[in-house]
Amino acid sequence: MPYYQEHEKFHVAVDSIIFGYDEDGRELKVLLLKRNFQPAKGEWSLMGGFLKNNEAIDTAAKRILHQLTGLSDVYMEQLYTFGELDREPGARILSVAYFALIKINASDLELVKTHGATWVPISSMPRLIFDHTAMVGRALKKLQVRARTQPIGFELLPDKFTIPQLQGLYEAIYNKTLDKRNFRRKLLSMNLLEKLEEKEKESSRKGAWYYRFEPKNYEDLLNRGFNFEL
Amino acid sequence: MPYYQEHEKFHVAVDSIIFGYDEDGRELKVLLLKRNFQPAKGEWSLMGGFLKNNEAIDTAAKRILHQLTGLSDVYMEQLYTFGELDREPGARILSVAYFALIKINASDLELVKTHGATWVPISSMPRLIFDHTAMVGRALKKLQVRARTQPIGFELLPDKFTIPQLQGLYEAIYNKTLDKRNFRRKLLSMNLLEKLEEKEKESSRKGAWYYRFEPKNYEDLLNRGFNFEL
DNA sequence: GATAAACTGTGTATAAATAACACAATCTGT
DNA sequence: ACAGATTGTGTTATTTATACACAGTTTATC
Repeated sequence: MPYYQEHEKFHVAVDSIIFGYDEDGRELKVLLLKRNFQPAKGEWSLMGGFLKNNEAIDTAAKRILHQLTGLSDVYMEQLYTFGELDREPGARILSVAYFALIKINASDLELVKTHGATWVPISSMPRLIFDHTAMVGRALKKLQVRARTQPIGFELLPDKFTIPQLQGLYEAIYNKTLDKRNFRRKLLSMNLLEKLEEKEKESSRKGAWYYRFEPKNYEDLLNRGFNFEL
Repeated sequence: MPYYQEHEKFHVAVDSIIFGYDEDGRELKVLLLKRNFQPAKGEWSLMGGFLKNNEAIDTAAKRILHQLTGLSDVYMEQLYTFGELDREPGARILSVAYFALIKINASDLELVKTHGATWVPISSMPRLIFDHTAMVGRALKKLQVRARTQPIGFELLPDKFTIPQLQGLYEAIYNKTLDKRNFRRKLLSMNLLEKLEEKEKESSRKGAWYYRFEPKNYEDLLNRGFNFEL
């Protein structure tokens, strides 16, 4: 018998904190769903599922996200593994939490609705089951750290976006207002954005220029020792 | 049958990257052990063990650390959960990795030796089994981030230490030399240290004043919105 | 057709943090 | 007494962060 067989085995869930940004409401949102099974049926929870024997944990996280949103190729990062004895009543289940950043409009909104899922502003989250509230709190903190030091904000916006939109996103993530002159200067000084010859005219009379993030520029800069910071 | 019973279960290991600082050699070290069982018998690995049914993951990590070092009340933090399919040959085992910071001299060196464990400088690590090398790499990165923004360096030094010692530690963590005037000024400006009326005379003729970290000061400052940074 | 309203976009001055740098002080072993 | 090794101190220049006010553009409205 192999050396490890004598030890106990565990159910392993994968739960995802799925962040999206609502450009109109300028709000950071989380995708939550109402559980349609016991325990805690009818209560709000994160999207989750169980790890399978033939898949890596990352793979499981992607599978579960795809089930709910129809999306692949999404920014996802492992957050933390929750393993308290009493985290789920009446069962010993470990949960590996991931957080994901998606563009709300790119997701399959019908599919989302089918699962009974809803985009909820983080500022007005309902109570969540088990330790899911703690998971969201931890995810938000990590998102704040990541947003400051890596160009991941773009994952939450459409491919072309305006600088006021990007600033609104950062304000939502940090939950504080930023000076637009300083924000713009610092951002543009990094040479990560390409200005397009097109204006966004929905949200202002004057219109704001569209920009596009250039991953290639970012790679080049990284190789030269550049450190992103916003 | 409960809803989760239909899903597969997994062996869950807990592996720890145990950092220590060698004041004499001014080196950051990791505690490694030679496996005395299959697979990979005789090769170097991290300290690890299996999660038990009746314990939280954090508890398991502490238990395993205690087994090897005799220490409790140690700075430990969950690092990452490794769950690739092929991370361990011929077995599907998840590993929740932790990293720990300990004062080498406070540990039970006999106990460590009994387990066949050795303190190895991170600059000259041997090849480790499985994905343990990747674990150490990730732990080192996290340690560098933590050391910059939280006063955890003190976890690696005796209760009383000199400023040159502390600087040596930071130089070992960041793997670069620091300016002693700037280091000292910034450090002391935080008001986290209490100067003792005693000098360390081993490493210099002149002798260096001992200091002590004051956790209470740190708490107070935190409450006033203070941000540690070194 | 003037103007009010709402948002975009720009420049400058001040304060704070960081980085660079050189020499005197102390002690002990020879 | 002096050589050697390490601790300890101050100033200046550079960079980065913060604070702040007004003009430009368009359209709906009177």
